[in-house]
Amino acid sequence: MTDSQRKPGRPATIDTDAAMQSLIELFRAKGYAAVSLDDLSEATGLSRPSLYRSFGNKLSMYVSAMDAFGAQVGESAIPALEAEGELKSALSNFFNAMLDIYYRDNDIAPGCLVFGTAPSSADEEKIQARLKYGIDQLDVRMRARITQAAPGRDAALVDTATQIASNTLIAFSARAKSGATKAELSTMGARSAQAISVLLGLS
Amino acid sequence: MTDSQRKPGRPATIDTDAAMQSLIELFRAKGYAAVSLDDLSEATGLSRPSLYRSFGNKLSMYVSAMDAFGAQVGESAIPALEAEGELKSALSNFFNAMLDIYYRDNDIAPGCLVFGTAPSSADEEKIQARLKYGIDQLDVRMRARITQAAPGRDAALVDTATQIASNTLIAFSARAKSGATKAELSTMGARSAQAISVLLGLS
DNA sequence: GCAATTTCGTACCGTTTCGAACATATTTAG
DNA sequence: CTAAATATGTTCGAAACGGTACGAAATTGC
Repeated sequence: MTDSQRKPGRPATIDTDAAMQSLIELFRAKGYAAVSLDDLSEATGLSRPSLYRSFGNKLSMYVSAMDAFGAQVGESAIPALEAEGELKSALSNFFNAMLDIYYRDNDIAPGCLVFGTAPSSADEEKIQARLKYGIDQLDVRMRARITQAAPGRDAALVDTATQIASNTLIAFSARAKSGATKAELSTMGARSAQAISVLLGLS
Repeated sequence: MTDSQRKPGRPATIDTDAAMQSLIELFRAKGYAAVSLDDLSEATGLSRPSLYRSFGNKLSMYVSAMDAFGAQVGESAIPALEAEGELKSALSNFFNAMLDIYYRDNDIAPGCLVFGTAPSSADEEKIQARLKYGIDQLDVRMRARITQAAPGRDAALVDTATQIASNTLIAFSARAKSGATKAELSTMGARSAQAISVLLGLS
Protein backbone atom coordinates (compact mmCIF):
# COMPACT_ATOMS: atom_id res chain seq x y z
CA MET A 1 0.00 0.00 0.00
CA THR A 2 2.26 2.81 -1.22
CA ASP A 3 1.18 6.40 -1.58
CA SER A 4 1.71 6.37 -5.32
CA GLN A 5 -2.07 6.38 -5.68
CA ARG A 6 -3.01 9.10 -3.27
CA LYS A 7 -6.42 10.60 -2.77
CA PRO A 8 -6.91 14.29 -3.38
CA GLY A 9 -7.34 16.56 -0.40
CA ARG A 10 -5.55 17.04 2.87
CA PRO A 11 -3.87 13.82 3.99
CA ALA A 12 -5.01 12.26 7.26
CA THR A 13 -2.59 12.59 10.15
CA ILE A 14 -4.58 10.82 12.86
CA ASP A 15 -3.30 7.53 14.24
CA THR A 16 -6.60 5.74 14.73
CA ASP A 17 -4.96 2.66 16.21
CA ALA A 18 -3.26 4.65 18.95
CA ALA A 19 -6.47 6.58 19.55
CA MET A 20 -8.44 3.35 19.86
CA GLN A 21 -5.97 2.10 22.44
CA SER A 22 -6.56 5.25 24.46
CA LEU A 23 -10.31 4.75 24.19
CA ILE A 24 -9.94 1.22 25.55
CA GLU A 25 -7.77 2.39 28.42
CA LEU A 26 -10.17 5.10 29.49
CA PHE A 27 -13.35 3.09 29.06
CA ARG A 28 -12.15 0.10 31.00
CA ALA A 29 -10.82 2.29 33.78
CA LYS A 30 -13.98 4.31 34.32
CA GLY A 31 -16.77 2.51 32.47
CA TYR A 32 -18.96 3.80 29.69
CA ALA A 33 -21.23 6.39 31.26
CA ALA A 34 -18.61 8.02 33.48
CA VAL A 35 -16.38 8.93 30.54
CA SER A 36 -17.11 12.17 28.71
CA LEU A 37 -16.16 13.09 25.17
CA ASP A 38 -13.86 15.71 26.63
CA ASP A 39 -12.09 13.00 28.62
CA LEU A 40 -11.69 10.93 25.49
CA SER A 41 -10.54 13.96 23.54
CA GLU A 42 -7.86 14.73 26.10
CA ALA A 43 -6.72 11.11 26.37
CA THR A 44 -6.39 10.63 22.62
CA GLY A 45 -5.15 14.12 21.80
CA LEU A 46 -7.87 14.31 19.16
CA SER A 47 -10.51 17.00 18.99
CA ARG A 48 -14.08 16.01 19.68
CA PRO A 49 -15.14 16.33 16.03
CA SER A 50 -12.18 14.20 15.00
CA LEU A 51 -13.25 11.52 17.42
CA TYR A 52 -16.73 11.71 16.04
CA ARG A 53 -15.50 11.40 12.46
CA SER A 54 -13.21 8.48 13.24
CA PHE A 55 -15.42 6.43 15.53
CA GLY A 56 -18.95 7.82 15.43
CA ASN A 57 -20.83 8.82 18.54
CA LYS A 58 -19.95 7.85 22.08
CA LEU A 59 -21.85 4.57 22.04
CA SER A 60 -20.19 3.62 18.79
CA MET A 61 -16.80 4.42 20.30
CA TYR A 62 -17.49 2.09 23.20
CA VAL A 63 -18.71 -0.85 21.15
CA SER A 64 -15.77 -0.40 18.78
CA ALA A 65 -13.50 -0.49 21.81
CA MET A 66 -15.18 -3.71 22.93
CA ASP A 67 -14.53 -5.24 19.53
CA ALA A 68 -10.92 -4.11 19.51
CA PHE A 69 -10.40 -5.35 23.04
CA GLY A 70 -11.85 -8.72 22.09
CA ALA A 71 -9.52 -8.88 19.12
CA GLN A 72 -6.53 -8.22 21.36
CA VAL A 73 -7.61 -10.99 23.70
CA GLY A 74 -7.97 -13.28 20.71
CA GLU A 75 -4.45 -12.47 19.60
CA SER A 76 -2.52 -12.51 22.83
CA ALA A 77 -4.35 -14.88 25.21
CA ILE A 78 -6.41 -17.38 23.24
CA PRO A 79 -3.27 -18.95 21.70
CA ALA A 80 -2.11 -19.84 25.21
CA LEU A 81 -5.37 -21.67 25.78
CA GLU A 82 -5.23 -23.55 22.52
CA ALA A 83 -1.56 -24.47 22.78
CA GLU A 84 -0.64 -28.13 22.86
CA GLY A 85 0.29 -29.84 26.11
CA GLU A 86 -1.42 -30.50 29.41
CA LEU A 87 -4.83 -28.95 29.92
CA LYS A 88 -3.83 -27.79 33.36
CA SER A 89 -0.89 -25.75 32.15
CA ALA A 90 -2.82 -24.46 29.14
CA LEU A 91 -5.51 -23.12 31.45
CA SER A 92 -2.99 -21.62 33.84
CA ASN A 93 -1.11 -19.95 31.01
CA PHE A 94 -4.35 -18.61 29.57
CA PHE A 95 -5.38 -17.13 32.90
CA ASN A 96 -2.00 -15.52 33.31
CA ALA A 97 -2.11 -14.11 29.80
CA MET A 98 -5.48 -12.56 30.57
CA LEU A 99 -4.10 -11.12 33.79
CA ASP A 100 -1.33 -9.52 31.75
CA ILE A 101 -4.11 -7.70 29.92
CA TYR A 102 -6.13 -6.87 33.00
CA TYR A 103 -3.23 -5.49 35.01
CA ARG A 104 -0.81 -2.71 34.25
CA ASP A 105 1.23 -3.44 37.32
CA ASN A 106 0.89 -6.09 40.01
CA ASP A 107 -1.33 -3.77 41.98
CA ILE A 108 -3.03 -1.44 39.54
CA ALA A 109 -5.73 -3.01 37.42
CA PRO A 110 -7.55 -1.20 34.60
CA GLY A 111 -9.47 -4.47 34.42
CA CYS A 112 -11.57 -6.04 31.72
CA LEU A 113 -13.54 -3.85 29.35
CA VAL A 114 -16.04 -6.60 28.56
CA PHE A 115 -16.66 -8.43 31.82
CA GLY A 116 -15.83 -5.49 34.06
CA THR A 117 -17.59 -2.47 32.61
CA ALA A 118 -20.12 -3.77 30.10
CA PRO A 119 -22.51 -5.41 32.60
CA SER A 120 -23.43 -2.07 34.13
CA SER A 121 -24.26 -0.64 30.70
CA ALA A 122 -26.00 -3.70 29.33
CA ASP A 123 -29.34 -1.93 29.01
CA GLU A 124 -27.90 -0.67 25.76
CA GLU A 125 -28.73 -3.39 23.28
CA LYS A 126 -25.49 -3.17 21.34
CA ILE A 127 -23.45 -3.42 24.52
CA GLN A 128 -25.43 -6.37 25.81
CA ALA A 129 -24.99 -8.11 22.46
CA ARG A 130 -21.21 -7.68 22.67
CA LEU A 131 -21.17 -8.85 26.26
CA LYS A 132 -23.11 -11.94 25.31
CA TYR A 133 -20.78 -12.56 22.40
CA GLY A 134 -17.74 -12.29 24.65
CA ILE A 135 -19.14 -14.76 27.15
CA ASP A 136 -20.24 -17.13 24.39
CA GLN A 137 -16.82 -17.04 22.79
CA LEU A 138 -15.17 -17.76 26.11
CA ASP A 139 -17.47 -20.70 26.79
CA VAL A 140 -17.10 -22.12 23.29
CA ARG A 141 -13.33 -21.94 23.19
CA MET A 142 -13.07 -23.30 26.68
CA ARG A 143 -15.35 -26.23 25.95
CA ALA A 144 -13.44 -27.03 22.76
CA ARG A 145 -10.12 -27.08 24.57
CA ILE A 146 -11.50 -29.24 27.37
CA THR A 147 -13.13 -31.72 25.01
CA GLN A 148 -9.86 -32.02 23.14
CA ALA A 149 -7.89 -32.69 26.31
CA ALA A 150 -10.48 -35.07 27.78
CA PRO A 151 -12.51 -36.67 24.98
CA GLY A 152 -15.42 -38.99 25.59
CA ARG A 153 -16.51 -37.47 28.88
CA ASP A 154 -20.10 -37.11 29.92
CA ALA A 155 -21.63 -33.92 28.52
CA ALA A 156 -22.61 -32.66 31.97
CA LEU A 157 -19.08 -33.14 33.22
CA VAL A 158 -17.68 -31.20 30.28
CA ASP A 159 -20.20 -28.43 30.93
CA THR A 160 -19.21 -28.32 34.58
CA ALA A 161 -15.52 -28.06 33.81
CA THR A 162 -16.19 -25.41 31.18
CA GLN A 163 -18.25 -23.32 33.55
CA ILE A 164 -15.67 -23.45 36.28
CA ALA A 165 -12.98 -22.24 33.91
CA SER A 166 -15.08 -19.50 32.34
CA ASN A 167 -16.45 -18.29 35.64
CA THR A 168 -12.96 -18.07 37.03
CA LEU A 169 -11.99 -15.62 34.32
CA ILE A 170 -15.21 -13.63 34.56
CA ALA A 171 -14.76 -13.28 38.30
CA PHE A 172 -11.22 -12.03 37.73
CA SER A 173 -12.57 -8.74 36.44
CA ALA A 174 -14.58 -7.99 39.56
CA ARG A 175 -11.83 -9.19 41.86
CA ALA A 176 -9.19 -7.14 40.06
CA LYS A 177 -11.32 -4.02 40.42
CA SER A 178 -11.84 -4.77 44.10
CA GLY A 179 -8.11 -4.49 44.73
CA ALA A 180 -6.90 -8.07 44.42
CA THR A 181 -3.32 -8.30 43.25
CA LYS A 182 -2.24 -9.96 40.05
CA ALA A 183 -0.33 -12.55 42.06
CA GLU A 184 -3.39 -13.49 44.07
CA LEU A 185 -5.47 -14.03 40.97
CA SER A 186 -2.67 -15.96 39.34
CA THR A 187 -2.67 -18.57 42.09
CA MET A 188 -6.46 -18.57 41.95
CA GLY A 189 -6.24 -19.40 38.27
CA ALA A 190 -3.74 -22.16 38.92
CA ARG A 191 -6.01 -23.71 41.53
CA SER A 192 -8.96 -23.55 39.20
CA ALA A 193 -6.93 -25.29 36.50
CA GLN A 194 -5.87 -27.95 38.95
CA ALA A 195 -9.43 -28.61 40.11
CA ILE A 196 -10.65 -28.94 36.53
CA SER A 197 -7.88 -31.38 35.79
CA VAL A 198 -8.89 -33.46 38.78
CA LEU A 199 -12.57 -33.40 37.91
CA LEU A 200 -11.83 -34.65 34.42
CA GLY A 201 -9.61 -37.42 35.77
CA LEU A 202 -6.48 -35.99 34.16
CA SER A 203 -4.43 -35.87 37.31
CA MET B 1 -42.13 3.80 69.96
CA THR B 2 -45.43 5.70 70.15
CA ASP B 3 -45.89 9.30 69.08
CA SER B 4 -46.68 10.42 72.61
CA GLN B 5 -43.33 12.22 72.59
CA ARG B 6 -43.42 13.92 69.23
CA LYS B 7 -40.91 16.42 67.91
CA PRO B 8 -42.06 19.89 67.04
CA GLY B 9 -42.35 20.87 63.40
CA ARG B 10 -43.84 19.25 60.36
CA PRO B 11 -43.79 15.48 60.65
CA ALA B 12 -41.87 13.50 58.09
CA THR B 13 -43.99 11.74 55.48
CA ILE B 14 -41.25 10.17 53.40
CA ASP B 15 -40.91 6.40 53.40
CA THR B 16 -37.14 6.13 53.30
CA ASP B 17 -37.19 2.34 53.13
CA ALA B 18 -39.37 2.34 50.01
CA ALA B 19 -37.24 5.09 48.53
CA MET B 20 -34.07 3.11 49.21
CA GLN B 21 -35.56 0.12 47.44
CA SER B 22 -36.20 2.29 44.39
CA LEU B 23 -32.61 3.54 44.52
CA ILE B 24 -31.37 -0.04 44.52
CA GLU B 25 -33.60 -0.99 41.60
CA LEU B 26 -32.47 1.91 39.46
CA PHE B 27 -28.79 1.71 40.31
CA ARG B 28 -28.49 -1.99 39.65
CA ALA B 29 -30.40 -1.67 36.39
CA LYS B 30 -28.32 1.14 34.91
CA GLY B 31 -25.20 1.43 37.03
CA TYR B 32 -23.95 4.39 39.00
CA ALA B 33 -22.85 6.95 36.45
CA ALA B 34 -25.73 6.47 34.03
CA VAL B 35 -28.34 7.36 36.64
CA SER B 36 -29.17 11.01 37.19
CA LEU B 37 -30.72 12.61 40.25
CA ASP B 38 -33.80 13.32 38.14
CA ASP B 39 -34.09 9.62 37.36
CA LEU B 40 -33.85 8.82 41.04
CA SER B 41 -36.33 11.56 41.88
CA GLU B 42 -38.84 10.18 39.41
CA ALA B 43 -38.36 6.60 40.52
CA THR B 44 -38.75 7.37 44.21
CA GLY B 45 -41.41 10.05 43.85
CA LEU B 46 -39.26 12.30 46.04
CA SER B 47 -38.02 15.71 45.01
CA ARG B 48 -34.34 16.14 44.43
CA PRO B 49 -33.78 18.14 47.64
CA SER B 50 -35.64 15.48 49.61
CA LEU B 51 -33.36 12.83 48.20
CA TYR B 52 -30.41 14.97 49.09
CA ARG B 53 -31.64 15.46 52.65
CA SER B 54 -32.43 11.78 53.16
CA PHE B 55 -29.40 10.17 51.56
CA GLY B 56 -26.80 12.85 50.88
CA ASN B 57 -25.30 13.33 47.45
CA LYS B 58 -25.37 10.86 44.59
CA LEU B 59 -22.28 8.96 45.65
CA SER B 60 -23.65 8.64 49.16
CA MET B 61 -26.94 7.33 47.75
CA TYR B 62 -25.10 4.66 45.81
CA VAL B 63 -22.93 3.43 48.65
CA SER B 64 -25.96 3.39 50.95
CA ALA B 65 -27.74 1.32 48.32
CA MET B 66 -24.79 -1.06 48.27
CA ASP B 67 -25.00 -1.44 52.03
CA ALA B 68 -28.76 -1.99 51.96
CA PHE B 69 -28.42 -4.48 49.13
CA GLY B 70 -25.78 -6.37 51.08
CA ALA B 71 -28.05 -6.44 54.11
CA GLN B 72 -30.85 -7.91 52.02
CA VAL B 73 -28.53 -10.61 50.74
CA GLY B 74 -27.50 -11.35 54.29
CA GLU B 75 -31.11 -11.73 55.33
CA SER B 76 -32.59 -13.69 52.47
CA ALA B 77 -29.76 -15.74 50.93
CA ILE B 78 -27.02 -16.30 53.48
CA PRO B 79 -29.34 -18.39 55.71
CA ALA B 80 -29.74 -20.82 52.84
CA LEU B 81 -25.98 -21.21 52.70
CA GLU B 82 -25.59 -21.71 56.42
CA ALA B 83 -28.50 -24.10 56.77
CA GLU B 84 -27.80 -27.58 58.06
CA GLY B 85 -27.66 -30.52 55.70
CA GLU B 86 -25.58 -31.54 52.70
CA LEU B 87 -23.10 -29.00 51.43
CA LYS B 88 -24.23 -29.64 47.89
CA SER B 89 -27.84 -28.72 48.53
CA ALA B 90 -26.86 -25.79 50.73
CA LEU B 91 -24.78 -24.36 47.90
CA SER B 92 -27.52 -24.98 45.34
CA ASN B 93 -30.12 -23.38 47.55
CA PHE B 94 -27.88 -20.40 48.17
CA PHE B 95 -27.28 -19.90 44.46
CA ASN B 96 -31.00 -20.10 43.78
CA ALA B 97 -31.75 -17.63 46.56
CA MET B 98 -29.28 -15.21 45.02
CA LEU B 99 -30.88 -15.70 41.63
CA ASP B 100 -34.20 -14.79 43.19
CA ILE B 101 -32.60 -11.47 44.05
CA TYR B 102 -30.86 -11.01 40.72
CA TYR B 103 -33.90 -11.78 38.59
CA ARG B 104 -37.31 -10.18 38.54
CA ASP B 105 -38.61 -12.74 36.08
CA ASN B 106 -37.00 -15.75 34.46
CA ASP B 107 -35.80 -13.55 31.62
CA ILE B 108 -35.42 -10.03 32.96
CA ALA B 109 -32.49 -9.49 35.28
CA PRO B 110 -31.82 -6.24 37.14
CA GLY B 111 -28.73 -8.11 38.29
CA CYS B 112 -26.39 -7.61 41.20
CA LEU B 113 -25.70 -4.12 42.47
CA VAL B 114 -22.36 -5.10 43.97
CA PHE B 115 -20.76 -7.52 41.51
CA GLY B 116 -22.57 -6.20 38.45
CA THR B 117 -22.35 -2.43 38.61
CA ALA B 118 -19.73 -1.57 41.21
CA PRO B 119 -16.67 -2.82 39.26
CA SER B 120 -17.11 -0.17 36.58
CA SER B 121 -17.23 2.58 39.22
CA ALA B 122 -14.49 1.22 41.43
CA ASP B 123 -12.23 4.22 40.85
CA GLU B 124 -14.33 5.81 43.56
CA GLU B 125 -12.63 4.75 46.77
CA LYS B 126 -15.81 4.25 48.74
CA ILE B 127 -17.30 2.07 46.03
CA GLN B 128 -14.18 -0.02 45.72
CA ALA B 129 -14.12 -0.50 49.47
CA ARG B 130 -17.70 -1.79 49.44
CA LEU B 131 -16.96 -4.04 46.50
CA LYS B 132 -13.99 -5.50 48.32
CA TYR B 133 -16.07 -5.96 51.44
CA GLY B 134 -18.76 -7.81 49.48
CA ILE B 135 -16.27 -10.17 47.90
CA ASP B 136 -14.50 -10.72 51.21
CA GLN B 137 -17.77 -11.52 52.95
CA LEU B 138 -18.70 -13.97 50.24
CA ASP B 139 -15.34 -15.71 50.46
CA VAL B 140 -15.34 -15.83 54.24
CA ARG B 141 -18.86 -17.23 54.58
CA MET B 142 -18.25 -19.70 51.82
CA ARG B 143 -15.02 -20.93 53.34
CA ALA B 144 -16.66 -21.30 56.75
CA ARG B 145 -19.51 -23.36 55.33
CA ILE B 146 -17.15 -25.57 53.36
CA THR B 147 -14.83 -26.14 56.31
CA GLN B 148 -17.81 -27.08 58.42
CA ALA B 149 -19.07 -29.59 55.85
CA ALA B 150 -15.63 -31.01 55.12
CA PRO B 151 -13.33 -30.53 58.11
CA GLY B 152 -9.68 -31.47 58.14
CA ARG B 153 -9.07 -30.95 54.45
CA ASP B 154 -5.88 -29.50 53.06
CA ALA B 155 -5.94 -25.68 53.12
CA ALA B 156 -5.30 -25.44 49.40
CA LEU B 157 -8.21 -27.75 48.68
CA VAL B 158 -10.51 -25.65 50.84
CA ASP B 159 -9.32 -22.52 49.07
CA THR B 160 -9.98 -24.12 45.72
CA ALA B 161 -13.49 -25.16 46.64
CA THR B 162 -14.18 -21.73 48.11
CA GLN B 163 -12.99 -19.95 45.00
CA ILE B 164 -15.07 -22.10 42.69
CA ALA B 165 -18.19 -21.37 44.69
CA SER B 166 -17.56 -17.64 45.04
CA ASN B 167 -16.56 -17.21 41.43
CA THR B 168 -19.71 -18.97 40.32
CA LEU B 169 -21.81 -16.38 42.08
CA ILE B 170 -19.70 -13.45 40.90
CA ALA B 171 -19.97 -14.66 37.33
CA PHE B 172 -23.74 -14.87 37.70
CA SER B 173 -24.00 -11.10 37.64
CA ALA B 174 -22.23 -10.72 34.30
CA ARG B 175 -24.05 -13.69 32.80
CA ALA B 176 -27.43 -12.44 33.97
CA LYS B 177 -26.78 -9.06 32.36
CA SER B 178 -25.70 -10.76 29.15
CA GLY B 179 -29.14 -12.30 28.76
CA ALA B 180 -28.77 -15.70 30.41
CA THR B 181 -32.02 -16.97 31.88
CA LYS B 182 -32.55 -17.70 35.52
CA ALA B 183 -33.05 -21.37 34.71
CA GLU B 184 -29.73 -21.57 32.92
CA LEU B 185 -27.86 -20.08 35.82
CA SER B 186 -29.72 -22.30 38.26
CA THR B 187 -28.41 -25.45 36.59
CA MET B 188 -25.01 -23.80 36.43
CA GLY B 189 -25.14 -23.32 40.18
CA ALA B 190 -26.21 -26.90 40.74
CA ARG B 191 -23.30 -28.18 38.64
CA SER B 192 -20.88 -25.99 40.53
CA ALA B 193 -22.21 -27.36 43.83
CA GLN B 194 -21.88 -30.89 42.56
CA ALA B 195 -18.29 -30.36 41.42
CA ILE B 196 -17.32 -28.87 44.78
CA SER B 197 -18.87 -31.82 46.54
CA VAL B 198 -16.85 -34.20 44.40
CA LEU B 199 -13.62 -32.30 44.89
CA LEU B 200 -14.04 -32.45 48.65
CA GLY B 201 -14.79 -36.16 48.54
CA LEU B 202 -18.35 -35.69 49.79
CA SER B 203 -20.00 -37.55 46.95
C1' DG C 1 -1.08 29.37 -10.11
C1' DC C 2 -6.29 27.95 -9.17
C1' DA C 3 -10.20 25.06 -8.30
C1' DA C 4 -11.66 20.87 -6.21
C1' DT C 5 -11.29 17.81 -2.37
C1' DT C 6 -10.39 16.04 2.00
C1' DT C 7 -8.97 16.72 6.90
C1' DC C 8 -9.12 19.09 11.04
C1' DG C 9 -10.01 22.35 15.05
C1' DT C 10 -12.58 26.53 16.88
C1' DA C 11 -16.79 28.06 18.27
C1' DC C 12 -21.32 27.22 19.18
C1' DC C 13 -26.17 25.13 20.31
C1' DG C 14 -29.67 23.23 23.10
C1' DT C 15 -30.09 20.02 26.84
C1' DT C 16 -29.05 17.95 31.01
C1' DT C 17 -26.38 17.83 35.04
C1' DC C 18 -25.70 18.49 40.25
C1' DG C 19 -26.40 21.20 43.88
C1' DA C 20 -28.32 25.15 46.63
C1' DA C 21 -31.33 29.20 47.66
C1' DC C 22 -35.80 30.16 48.73
C1' DA C 23 -40.54 30.05 49.87
C1' DT C 24 -44.28 27.16 51.53
C1' DA C 25 -46.61 23.69 54.25
C1' DT C 26 -47.47 21.34 58.62
C1' DT C 27 -46.81 20.44 63.11
C1' DT C 28 -45.80 21.50 68.54
C1' DA C 29 -45.10 24.73 72.45
C1' DG C 30 -46.83 28.26 74.93
C1' DC D 1 -53.66 32.29 68.21
C1' DT D 2 -48.83 33.21 67.67
C1' DA D 3 -44.14 31.90 67.39
C1' DA D 4 -40.77 28.46 66.75
C1' DA D 5 -39.33 24.38 64.45
C1' DT D 6 -39.12 20.91 61.13
C1' DA D 7 -40.19 18.93 56.45
C1' DT D 8 -40.97 19.50 51.71
C1' DG D 9 -41.41 21.13 46.83
C1' DT D 10 -40.58 24.97 43.41
C1' DT D 11 -37.18 27.73 41.33
C1' DC D 12 -32.72 29.07 40.04
C1' DG D 13 -27.83 29.04 38.43
C1' DA D 14 -23.42 27.67 36.94
C1' DA D 15 -21.18 24.05 34.83
C1' DA D 16 -20.76 20.04 31.92
C1' DC D 17 -22.84 17.21 28.56
C1' DG D 18 -23.16 15.17 23.58
C1' DG D 19 -23.21 16.63 19.15
C1' DT D 20 -22.69 19.84 15.00
C1' DA D 21 -22.07 23.93 11.84
C1' DC D 22 -18.57 26.30 9.91
C1' DG D 23 -14.25 28.04 8.49
C1' DA D 24 -9.18 27.21 8.15
C1' DA D 25 -5.49 24.14 6.59
C1' DA D 26 -3.30 20.97 3.42
C1' DT D 27 -3.07 18.29 -0.42
C1' DT D 28 -4.02 16.72 -5.72
C1' DG D 29 -5.36 17.54 -10.52
C1' DC D 30 -5.14 20.71 -14.06
